[in-house]
Amino acid sequence: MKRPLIILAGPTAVGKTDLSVKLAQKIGGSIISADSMQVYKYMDIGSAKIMPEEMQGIPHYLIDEFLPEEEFNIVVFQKKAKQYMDEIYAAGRIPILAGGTGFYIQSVLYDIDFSVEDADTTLRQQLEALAREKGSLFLHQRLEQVDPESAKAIHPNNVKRVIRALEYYEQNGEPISKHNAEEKAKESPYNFVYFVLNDERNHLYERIDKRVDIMLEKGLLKEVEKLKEMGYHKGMVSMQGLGYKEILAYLDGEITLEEAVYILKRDTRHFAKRQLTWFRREEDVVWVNKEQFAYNEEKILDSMLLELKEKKIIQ
RNA sequence: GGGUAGAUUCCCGAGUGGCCAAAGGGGACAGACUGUAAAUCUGCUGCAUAUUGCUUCGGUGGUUCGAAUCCACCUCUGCCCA
Repeated sequence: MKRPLIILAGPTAVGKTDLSVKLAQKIGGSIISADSMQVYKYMDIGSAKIMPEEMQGIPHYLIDEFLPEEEFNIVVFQKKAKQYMDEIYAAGRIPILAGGTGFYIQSVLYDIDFSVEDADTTLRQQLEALAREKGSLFLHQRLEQVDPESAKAIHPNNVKRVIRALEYYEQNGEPISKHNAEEKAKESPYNFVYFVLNDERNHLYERIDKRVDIMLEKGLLKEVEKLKEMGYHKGMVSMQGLGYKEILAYLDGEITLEEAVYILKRDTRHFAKRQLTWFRREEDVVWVNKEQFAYNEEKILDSMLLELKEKKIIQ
């Protein structure tokens, strides 16, 4: 008997947080955040983090658990998420994986195997240096020799992925394309429903623009200033988050505030589009289009509950 | 009122007789993604009955085998002088 898992995903600013709490209340769920930025402490406004008073007593995991200088990535996420899921099952509750990071969700949903390697990054750094010196094409050609299949699939300009493929080959002695194919064939070990909350594109974009303005009003500038004072800089993964890298660029005098806001809004829209592309490709997704429910939250929840009953996740 | 610079495809902007449906950038749209994923990367963008045809470069008319590019007039905009 597969264990139940509810996923609530969707593009940024669509309204996942609010809905996830309401859903959790109705079904006795606990929420695990599938978000690569809300895990970090001190990054509240820019990551649109849920605040304790908004949680309504629903247990939340993977929020505020790491420091901005700590390494958080999909492997850490997956490990933690699985651990928390066990706790949630043990407590007789249903886990709700809520967030916008599709890759993270996939890692749990299909229990993708990342465990083979250690976390040694010296090779990666060497490859990065090599890319700088000899160019991206050079690395791609090297990949072509050890893993032609990956070389065909990865564009030479996509240095990060070329490096990862090379790194994987070096560390495991087999092409990553082989590994990927195996993982792709996996079936989910969970009895799941994968909701993707969505809205009309223009409406979503308006919400994004508005949300950025609200972040600014709430003191995003001050938040980033404080992070800067604490010694956090653009070289850190956490500071590459939307809202942080742009404001940091402004504080560092690289661009004007006006430019920073423009770029932030635009890039957030771009991000939302990329998220949507991801979810479209994902199989077994239940799309929840807000406009089809006339933006009525009760109706949205009812239709979700119906879906959960059909899947026998709730009674 | 006089002079002067300009008006280019959704936007900015290059193009000054044929190789121009028109560089480049932005935006929009689409896609990839299996240890940085709020990251990284790719494609596409006048219309169509689509290896060809049609309509575009402020407007009208003209020169020419041929015009976004040259000429005339007109309209609008910026700047300077009154």
